[in-house]
Amino acid sequence: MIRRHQQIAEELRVAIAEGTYPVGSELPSESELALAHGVSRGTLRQAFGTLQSEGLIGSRQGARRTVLSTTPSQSFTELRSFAQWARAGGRTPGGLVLRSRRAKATEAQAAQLHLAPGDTVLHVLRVRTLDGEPALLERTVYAGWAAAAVERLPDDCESVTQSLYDEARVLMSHGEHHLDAIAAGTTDARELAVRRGSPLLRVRRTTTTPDGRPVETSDDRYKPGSVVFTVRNSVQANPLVRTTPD
Amino acid sequence: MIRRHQQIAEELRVAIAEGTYPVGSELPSESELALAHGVSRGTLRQAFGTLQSEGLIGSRQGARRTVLSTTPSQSFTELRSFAQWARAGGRTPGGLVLRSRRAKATEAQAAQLHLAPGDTVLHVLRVRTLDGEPALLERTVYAGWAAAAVERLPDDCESVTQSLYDEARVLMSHGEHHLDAIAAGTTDARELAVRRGSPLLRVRRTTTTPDGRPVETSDDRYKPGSVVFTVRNSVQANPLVRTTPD
DNA sequence: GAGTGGTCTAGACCACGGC
DNA sequence: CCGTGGTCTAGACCACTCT
Repeated sequence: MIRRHQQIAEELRVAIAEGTYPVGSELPSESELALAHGVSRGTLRQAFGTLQSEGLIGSRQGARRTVLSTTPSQSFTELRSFAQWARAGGRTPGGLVLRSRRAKATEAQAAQLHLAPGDTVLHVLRVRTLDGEPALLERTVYAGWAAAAVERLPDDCESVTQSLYDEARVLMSHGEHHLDAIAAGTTDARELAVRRGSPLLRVRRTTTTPDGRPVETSDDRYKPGSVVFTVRNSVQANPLVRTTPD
Repeated sequence: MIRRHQQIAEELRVAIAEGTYPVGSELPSESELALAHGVSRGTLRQAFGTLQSEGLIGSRQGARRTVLSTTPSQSFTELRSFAQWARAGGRTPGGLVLRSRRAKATEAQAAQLHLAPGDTVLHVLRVRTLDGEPALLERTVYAGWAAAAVERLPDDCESVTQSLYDEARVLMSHGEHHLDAIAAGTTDARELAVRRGSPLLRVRRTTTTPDGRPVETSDDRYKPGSVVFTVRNSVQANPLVRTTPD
């Protein structure tokens, strides 16, 4: 199905990227563009809303919208899995499971995954690579109901998110991420080829299905220089993307 | 002016926080709520859109919306300054300028701030505190046109963002943040009271006015344990908030 | 098949910016 | 003051979920 507002958003995205509307310049008014595209003002506002949430444009009541950034953007609003994100940036994602075992959920884990204490969970230690270089180490805990599907995946599975959807129709659509810095432990140092005690970016995240059921909770440690997290925010909206360093 | 959709969003936020709609439960349909609040479906969808961008609820075509989180949320979509954010969390923000000097912009700085190479910029080294404890060290470069206003601020100015607006009508409304981890240097270690080489969360950011003019670019280094960055994201939208550690 | 959210229309009025 | 974006309405059709 054709979504007019997505189509228009993409056209504007391209125009901004190509320099038709440079940073700081004003965009045509809603009415002008609505007329030009043969749609109602509502549909056009939907397209503008997308670009706004992507941080490409800003708006103030009474004045025309202005261009804030021309970054090519790809698919901003998407929650990208590591593999999807890597490929979008032209890099080759890889992964390898180092350890995988079932255990009983601790009280904290049960609370985070909405399980009963003592329920089964699956611990997975996985290293992720970019173009063959180790980039991050994941310590993931999957809820028991998803464990079987995860265990069926090959050890070098490239995209867990994708595979879990393809194989078991488990869609991970929402996430909460906590970012801070931490010193590399012994395991971190060995698997990421850094010195013990060197700085790592830690992301603790919980991912849920569209109806809010937690699938996994994870402690991911990123090697500096391999990945940079980028956040664009404004008074109106705040998307997050992962990027490679400049 | 009364914004119906904001009012309704707030009512729903409260209902979710109070447990009327627990995590994982379904919300009433758009038509039901529109009727109940005496508004059109469009207005109601606007309210739902706000909650969605706050990560509180999720939606799938064909099924009712579900509650993803009950976190009280405060003002998610706002881009909060350090001081505003700290106060919202019930903590006392502080700040102290350690060094301030004018210089000529390097080529990189000129590009980032949209200045001509050789234009004047203002370098400021500032330590920020939470409840009196050093939490981060800021190395900020202000564009020349904003320098005079910044220099007029007291050394212990609590909120630079607020003061710049009050004093010079400079509104910092958009920002781009790059997050990674870095080892503490000599200055970092001294001012943040950590060991040299210990991990810090680095945020490199550029802030602009609503029309896209860059005001400042900064290298901020956060002491671990003082601040955690939290990102909620979904297929639909991605807000960012800073939080204190759990 | 009934109900739901996603899209779209063609109007209207208001608050704000800038001339 | 006019043009702009922000809000709101009352309809309509479609894609999808669930039973």
